[in-house]
Amino acid sequence: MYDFSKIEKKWQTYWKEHQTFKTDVWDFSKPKFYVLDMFPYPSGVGLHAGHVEGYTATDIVSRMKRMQGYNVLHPMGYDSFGLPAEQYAVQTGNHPSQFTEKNIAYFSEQLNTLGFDYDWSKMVATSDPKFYKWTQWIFKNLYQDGYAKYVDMPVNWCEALGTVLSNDEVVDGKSERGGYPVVRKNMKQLCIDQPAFAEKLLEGLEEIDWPESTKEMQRNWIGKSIGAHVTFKIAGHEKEFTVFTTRCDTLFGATYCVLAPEHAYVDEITTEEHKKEVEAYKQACASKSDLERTELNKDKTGVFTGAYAINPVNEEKIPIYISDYVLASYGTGAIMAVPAHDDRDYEFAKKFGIPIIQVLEEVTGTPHENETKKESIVAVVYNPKTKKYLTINWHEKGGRLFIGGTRKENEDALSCAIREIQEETGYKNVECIAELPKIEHHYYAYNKDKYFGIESTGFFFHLKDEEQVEKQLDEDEVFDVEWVDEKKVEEIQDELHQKTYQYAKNPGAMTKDGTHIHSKFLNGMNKQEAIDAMVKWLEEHHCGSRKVNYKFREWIFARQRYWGEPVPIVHLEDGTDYVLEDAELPLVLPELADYKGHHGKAPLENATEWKQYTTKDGRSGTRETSTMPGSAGSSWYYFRYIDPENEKIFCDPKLAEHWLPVDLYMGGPEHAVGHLMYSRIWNRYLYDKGLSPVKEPFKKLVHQGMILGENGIKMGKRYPEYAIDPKDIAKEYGADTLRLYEMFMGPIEASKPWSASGVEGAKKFIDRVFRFFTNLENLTEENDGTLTKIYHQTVKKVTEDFESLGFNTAISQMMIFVNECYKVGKCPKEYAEKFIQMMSCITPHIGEEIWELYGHKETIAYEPWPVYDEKYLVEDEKEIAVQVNGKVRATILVKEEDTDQEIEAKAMEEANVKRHIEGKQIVKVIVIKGRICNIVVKE
RNA sequence: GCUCAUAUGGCGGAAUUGGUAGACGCGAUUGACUCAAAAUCAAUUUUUCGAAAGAAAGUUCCGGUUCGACUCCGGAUAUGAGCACCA
Repeated sequence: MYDFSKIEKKWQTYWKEHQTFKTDVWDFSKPKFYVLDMFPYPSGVGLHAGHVEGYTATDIVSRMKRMQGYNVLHPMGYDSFGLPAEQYAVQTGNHPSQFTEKNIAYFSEQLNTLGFDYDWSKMVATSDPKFYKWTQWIFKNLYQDGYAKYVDMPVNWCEALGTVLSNDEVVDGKSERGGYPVVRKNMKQLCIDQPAFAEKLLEGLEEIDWPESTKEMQRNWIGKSIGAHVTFKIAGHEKEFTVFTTRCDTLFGATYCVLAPEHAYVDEITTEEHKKEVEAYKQACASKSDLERTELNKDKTGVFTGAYAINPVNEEKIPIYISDYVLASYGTGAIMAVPAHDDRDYEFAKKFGIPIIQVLEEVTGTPHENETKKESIVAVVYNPKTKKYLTINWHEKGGRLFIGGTRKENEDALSCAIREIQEETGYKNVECIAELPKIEHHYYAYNKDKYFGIESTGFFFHLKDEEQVEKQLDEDEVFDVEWVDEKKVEEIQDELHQKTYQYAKNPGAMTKDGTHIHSKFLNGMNKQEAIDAMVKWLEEHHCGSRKVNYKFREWIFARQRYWGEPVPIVHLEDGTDYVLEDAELPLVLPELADYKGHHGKAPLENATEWKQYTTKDGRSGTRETSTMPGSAGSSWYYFRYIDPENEKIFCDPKLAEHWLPVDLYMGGPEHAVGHLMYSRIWNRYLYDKGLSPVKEPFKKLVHQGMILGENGIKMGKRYPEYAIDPKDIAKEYGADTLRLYEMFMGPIEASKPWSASGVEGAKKFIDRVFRFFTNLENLTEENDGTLTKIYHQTVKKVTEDFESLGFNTAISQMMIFVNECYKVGKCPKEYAEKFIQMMSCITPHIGEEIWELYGHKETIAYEPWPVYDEKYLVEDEKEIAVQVNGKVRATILVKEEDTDQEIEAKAMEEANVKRHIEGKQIVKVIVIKGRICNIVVKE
């Protein structure tokens, strides 16, 4: 046992007094390494177990890199704007900075008790005017370059509160607080133009070492889709409207159009007799929250406007509806609907009785050049009473099939199907439930020795009654009529019949690829050919073009809050906007008597004097009273750590050039699209402007997983009784134990449950290390070589695992080394010192303590990192497995220089191997050098 | 619904390019030390059969590729995360 509280305090004081971890950013003589943690919001609760995990991981890497001779920058700071401080201010009337400063001090104190190697001289806090001056400065540039602007956007507007609400502040179309009605309304919002960066952000993802899942999430969020714009004329109107579609190839199947209820043309095109209905529907939609509009999407709603659009490819008049399944905010807020090939349109068309025209049919079988064309049917007949399907069994002559047949001249498909059912099975009373999508089918008929290419129409029938008439069969039609259950139906081999059955079971749109039909110049083409051909046609006829669309929308960049960066914009009386000059920054938050925003208005509206502004040339106006969102400061803070005191620029370009990008960025996966997207946008903007040296700010990103309660349940507000407070653990077991335990729990990215006995185990290991390595009698001056191999293995494994953040396996290797030391009973001092050095990355306090005990006067933090020598790792004799038919039967020792034949011979010697090959024929023997010997035998 | 990730002993988790599944830790069992307990040290610990040698099964389930599959391929199930009428 050792007195961790004394030791830990001692070394924390030492590091502070000696400024051990202060980084000279201007020292370019060594290679740089920039390790960054996502900075925390300084909450009054302090650190949680998840913080400790991420921070320890980066701490270990930064310590190793420092020992490897890098100039390491490992800073820490605070994302200190936020709601708790504001609430405190509202309640107490005190300025939120008091509260914030107190929490920062508390948080920093906690971080220090865990022994992290932060360079506190680089600390930043986003709520510090010295910092937010530059947040405002970058924003100002975004604004002047047109990337930040006021945009008309639909928002949740609450008249009673006089404010805009976010989606989660709206419940059932009413405001969460007060229950006042909320409507969707277009309003001017301060936004950052994210879509302008979409393409660059997508490209940037290719070059960075991030978790694939996070990149994928960002791609989905950006939501690029390649399609086309198609312009429709409106019958009897001058106006045209444009739709966005990814499937312009299906234009011949467009049987109606839909505008979003908020679409600008709705009022204009609605005919007199539909006005009332349309107005009512618009009202209903406006009062629905986004959530309701999407969550209740099972049932499509909408109303007809009375107007018709003209399909440009065939001049057909098709009705224009409005429906909330079309979003005003995506594409053009209008669509062409192709019910045959889109699930949503299909649903809508079914409900409103709109025609469904199939223009693409699935292809089965392989086409042949000399095939005979014909039209045919497949009828799936189901008896709801017995739950069985009607099939005919040709036995060995063709297996089981549904009813099929060829259409006669001038016979429509449905009549043909009914006739065939009667002729082949005798059943005469069937009810057609659905006509199924047509299928193009190619096959070879043995009995006729001919290739056929058919267009088959499927039908789904219910049997009404059992009444039968006499069958009318040709001579060669020899089969049994059988009613079978679902299981037997799935045994049907024929592709056409099986496909038809699938359509019958899952009615809906055909969204797969296929061959175009009923589409004039597209007929016979597949999906991609047809899209290309259609775009060409649209462009030639000036009614459409290729177009890329993004889900990515404007980033609303204003909040009705006090505790955020003031926006450096003034709204002048003449209606124009004025941006503050650089010299006027920072625009500091005024002290207020009352920090509450009344009637939902921004709290800064209370600053009557501060609000007033007069330009040098005497124009007066009022300041923007919204503040920036929380993610503003965090979008660029990693620049400021490099050069935190600079008063001329946000970061000296020479320093940025040297230190960026961040080499390792660690933080929770919850920021996968928020913060990590915003930071990339701001950096990309700065890069394009020549103010950032890199296209992407974070070269390598790792997410630490969540630490769950002992029962595997998420810690937090819902189950506070399971929460683990790192403070308590550090107090009871010491910071070194806490750090070691969290690193040993499992892979850093995985979510893993806390285990109290696991902490005990970590403590036990530290005690074991301490006991052995502080007993100087265990250390020998000379090295007899017993531990040489295991030592070099350990150095290799630990170095590689630290590099790849595999801390659990690195620790496991260190445990193996210590176990070995105990077994041997002594350890050469040179190995002991290097081992302690590796340990010191994880457990820095006992690392320094033992280092000092060994007679060193300086910190261990800058000692050169141990190196391993491959020559001690190669084994002259190695145990490999001998398998017989893939099952291990023995192990043998082989030498490096043994030939395959020698190994094989040695393997055959083994008694257990002999037993298993006895009396059997050896087919072959596989020898893989240094790995395995497999003998394949057969009876 | 869509996208992504994950699935290995009683538990947390190991396992290069496919090559002895279960490293390391926890827990459990046994032994040593002790008057005793704790701590410590040593040993055993995937399951089943067996005194042992050994055998059989085994990485969520089903199927495939291979001399050989936790690893690769196809399909299913479960859990977690994100998105959610994106035309």
